[in-house]
Amino acid sequence: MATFQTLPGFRDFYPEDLAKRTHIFRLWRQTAAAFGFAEYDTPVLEPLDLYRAKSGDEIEGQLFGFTDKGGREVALRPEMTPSVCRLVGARANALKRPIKWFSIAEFYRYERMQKGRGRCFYQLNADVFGEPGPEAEIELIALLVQCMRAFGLTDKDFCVRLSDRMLWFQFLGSLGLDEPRIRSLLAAVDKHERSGDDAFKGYEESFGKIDDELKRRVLGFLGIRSFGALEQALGEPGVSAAVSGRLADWRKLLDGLGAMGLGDYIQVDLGVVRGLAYYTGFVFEAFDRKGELRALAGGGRYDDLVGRLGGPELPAVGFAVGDMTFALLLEERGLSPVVSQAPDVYCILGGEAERKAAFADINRLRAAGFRVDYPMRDLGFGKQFKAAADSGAKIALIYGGDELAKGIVKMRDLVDRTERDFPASGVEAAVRGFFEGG
RNA sequence: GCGGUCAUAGCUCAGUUGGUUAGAGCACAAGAUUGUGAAUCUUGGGGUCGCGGGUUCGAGUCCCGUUGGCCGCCCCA
Repeated sequence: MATFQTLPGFRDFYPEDLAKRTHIFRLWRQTAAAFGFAEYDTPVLEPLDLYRAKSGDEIEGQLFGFTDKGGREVALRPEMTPSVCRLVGARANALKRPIKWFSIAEFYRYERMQKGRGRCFYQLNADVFGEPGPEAEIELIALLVQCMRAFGLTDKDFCVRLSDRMLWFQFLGSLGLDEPRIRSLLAAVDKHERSGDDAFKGYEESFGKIDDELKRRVLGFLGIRSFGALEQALGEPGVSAAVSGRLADWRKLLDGLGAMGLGDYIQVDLGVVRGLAYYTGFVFEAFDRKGELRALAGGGRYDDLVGRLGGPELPAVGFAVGDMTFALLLEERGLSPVVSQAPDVYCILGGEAERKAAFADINRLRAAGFRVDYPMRDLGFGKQFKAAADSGAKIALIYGGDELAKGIVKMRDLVDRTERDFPASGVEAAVRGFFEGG
């Protein structure tokens, strides 16, 4: 039996699994649409260079890549951002701005499996192009929060940690550091939550032992957990006035999110910088409040990327939510959907003649949109009633010899177990009446 | 790429110091049941015990290897 298995890290979706996935996607879609985002899609297979251009050569080891029959180096998409940048870049001058787009797609990464991570997974990606101000971040963070609230998750379950790569850059720049040092320190900040002070090893290997005063300033900055503390830190001596100008954007962003009633979901946290070097401004990550799972979602501003991938200069912000960790959180909080695949109507058939009589009704009811099922083989009535009850149908239509002779169909309410007769010609109306009448 | 741990029916698991033909519950199916549902009873299908090799008269059990799952490290777009 188990001769062929799925490849490591890949998943089969049995109907009950797919039902859950579909439910998640449906709510995400509805929510994105409610925010005015338009859905797009792109090829699963892309030129390998698309990812090299964005992420460098090291990325190749993490990709499902191969050479196709035409000698082209290709890869299964590991993320959506480069693809959507291509789409937007190619028509940047024709698209009305702001460009608000989303997709729900499957991605592939050649990585070791872990809790909440496999080699294939789905993501909701949402991006706003063409809006340089924090208004775009407001829109996206609000969408992100709503994509989780739509399932019943609250600010007790998750929060969005908000930080700012631009501010980090300006802050470290004002301390007199050059760009290579800044990038190395940001990598250390990213690691610090997991590794503690070991996070500075990489920096010290490249640039020598870190100055105690610098380390103190960096640790102080990454420990900032509120806007008040941020304002205070930027008021300290040695921080240039230009840096504090950035505070106006912060104020606008936090005020906007507060006005949307989302303040309780937002956690200022300068310890978040995200590993990705291409982020140029605000960055944010969604986490479960208990801190038991890996990140639920991540995003940020990447104003240079469309241009770097060959398009025009175009400011952009985006985020992605993966399905695996999200499904784990829903499961943990008992919010995983129980999706009914039950029919509305189950037909009980006496025999050959009754089956034929029922078929006309069955087909008519199905055409009208009712979910109708019936036994494929002739079974005793006892078995059929059991099957009807097991199916989860609300009503059974009984086509027996007696009914056929009298020109009627019996409708049994499978919940309260009452029965009523209807003329055979009035079945559709009777069923409609049952479901529409409540 | 590295480490820990596990692998017996669709699922959850039992299987004694190595000993005859590998079991149970649930699930599935047939019947008791030719007109009324969650019960009961009977019966059945399902396993190369993850795979390969070794030790042994004999391996689900012991040893080695390998594949895969889970958990963690590196990484995390």
